[in-house]
Amino acid sequence: MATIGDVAREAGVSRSTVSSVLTGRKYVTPETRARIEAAIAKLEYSVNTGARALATAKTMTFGIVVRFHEAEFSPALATYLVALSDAARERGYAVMLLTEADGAEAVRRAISGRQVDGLILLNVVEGDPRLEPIGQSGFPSVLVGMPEDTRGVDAVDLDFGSAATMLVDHVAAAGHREAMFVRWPDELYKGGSTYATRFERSAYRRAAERGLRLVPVPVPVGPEQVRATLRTVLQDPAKPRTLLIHNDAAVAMLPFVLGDLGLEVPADRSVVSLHSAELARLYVLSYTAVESESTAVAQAAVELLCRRLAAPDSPVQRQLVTPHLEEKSSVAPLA
Amino acid sequence: MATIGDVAREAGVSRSTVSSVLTGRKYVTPETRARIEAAIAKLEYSVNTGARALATAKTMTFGIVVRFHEAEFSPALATYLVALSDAARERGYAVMLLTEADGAEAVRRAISGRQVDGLILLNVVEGDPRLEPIGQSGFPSVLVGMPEDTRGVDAVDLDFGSAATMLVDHVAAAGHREAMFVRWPDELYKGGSTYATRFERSAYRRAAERGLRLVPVPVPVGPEQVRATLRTVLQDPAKPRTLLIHNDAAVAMLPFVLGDLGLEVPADRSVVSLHSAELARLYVLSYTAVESESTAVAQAAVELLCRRLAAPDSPVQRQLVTPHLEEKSSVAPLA
DNA sequence: CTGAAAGCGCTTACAG
DNA sequence: CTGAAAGCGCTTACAG
Repeated sequence: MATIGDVAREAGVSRSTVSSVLTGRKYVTPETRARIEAAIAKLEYSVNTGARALATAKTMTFGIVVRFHEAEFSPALATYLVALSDAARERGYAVMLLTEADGAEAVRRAISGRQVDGLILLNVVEGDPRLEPIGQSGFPSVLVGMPEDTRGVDAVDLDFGSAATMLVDHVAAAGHREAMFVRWPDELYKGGSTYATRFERSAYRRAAERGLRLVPVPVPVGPEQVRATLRTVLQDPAKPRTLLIHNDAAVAMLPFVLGDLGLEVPADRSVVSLHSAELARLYVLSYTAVESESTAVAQAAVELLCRRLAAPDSPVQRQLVTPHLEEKSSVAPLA
Repeated sequence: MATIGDVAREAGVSRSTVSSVLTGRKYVTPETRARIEAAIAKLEYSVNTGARALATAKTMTFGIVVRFHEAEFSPALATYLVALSDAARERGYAVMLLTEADGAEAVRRAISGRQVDGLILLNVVEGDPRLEPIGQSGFPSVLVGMPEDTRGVDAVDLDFGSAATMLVDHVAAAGHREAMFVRWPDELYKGGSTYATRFERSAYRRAAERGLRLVPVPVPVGPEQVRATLRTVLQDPAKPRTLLIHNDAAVAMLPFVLGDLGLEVPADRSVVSLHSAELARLYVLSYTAVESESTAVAQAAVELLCRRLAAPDSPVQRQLVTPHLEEKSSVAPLA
């Protein structure tokens, strides 16, 4: 492979001059620039990224820290990764995948190995152990997910609060006065302010404002449990016939259970939900839903990280991406 | 951050000696080694990966080339990525994500930028444009997916042939004499020998051997089309009541259509399928199936690539990972 | 067994 | 506007 020296020789200039046209940080006369560019083309030269990184102390690489095998139930993960990589490349950054089971360790190694200029932590939860080494080191990072205390690190997430508001509004506007709130298992709400809590709080607040009665239905983990729970509540005549769902597993299972029971949407039951676009595509779901905007979130994350790199001392950002409602007429108009 | 020079000074030795203990390629007396290790611990020194890469001309990084936004219907992609990253790390390699829309361009840039020692191409199909720049350069690579002509590049894939055989055997052993072969759209079989063709060929061959009549049902692309096609064939009394499925979209949709028609498995219809474990988990599918073994495939890919790096001139490998059948009693015994 | 020196391929002040 | 020199943090023959 040709080096900058080969190009310099070929063009009859010094290596510094070649470097000047490579980086574009210095004026070079059009003639010598042309000669250099011809040499580059002729030799098929391409800069050695590693050498440049060593000289500039910038790797132009971001690390994406994936949580311990979360792929288990996360059809959106691949979308996030691709979206992050695309957004990074657009800004001149490559992307490294860090999947170590011990997330905190992955972060520490990434920082000390100096392989990346910044870190993107995916799916951050309250009390996430990966925050520890980042907070300590002050390493440029961005969180995808919004814990109460971001430890002085920029963070971006879907605005779960307004997602809840939108769904409640949609149901209320159709004239419904009560709905089941099909939600995550109780444990998820214990760990402080997670996205689940934010969704829940807004849902109840808005429901109160709109005169909608919310009947909570916590759904346990596991396919059979999900199925059984849904079966039970859907057959209970005392339960509302409208479902407001914030639980991917429940949404995915719902069509099966409805099928089992011979129930139709929206004739027999009305359904609105918050779930990822990937889930909808995979399951061919046709419920009115708030999409989780993974691409927008990914782009915002990269943007925040670039901004942080450019201005290390700028104030910490907490950015919420506003979702939008996708209508699928799964709510019967009652008004 | 401490450098090797700091460590050397702290330990009272030369940088070469520190390097010797770092690389482990030279004997160092236990005493000086201990001193050096103490210095490393004290200074929290960690080798600068980039500098080492420049000196050794080895980046210890693999690039994973993802095809143009295949995430669209690929719940398995994330699993592959995580499995590849894990397998690579186990062997001392980091992993870079290359998602450029133009796959061939991504390959070219990765090679010329010297950011990676080897490339892993995901989801390779017949006539894949990414093969071109690899074949030309002879850059160490491995394909996940098995085109007829791998252009002299190592490749690994699920053994679709034996997958088909296993499914046919399973159905035939239960006494079935005919089955619908629910497959991909015809176009997919045109492009030469893809995984679909390999599956198909083996299915027919084995079916002939076992006296099973196979009725092909090509399923067009798109949720509505899939649904309509399944509806039609499931209602056609002339069609076999046994389904051998090799089409993720059809498998995913099947429970819905069966529900619509009030059909039960295995009472009314028998079903076997080839689909990814992720799909099964997402959809809570309960059909006897051959799993796509993404983790085993990922591990084999990394292994092949490492072997290639170690022995550049070793013979080209084509490795097929044998799948295994997961029983879910979705086939009614007729014998 | 340890160290001085050269080199990996770049960039960046600093002269001219 | 261009070039010579030093330096980024490592490793690796080569002496001793």
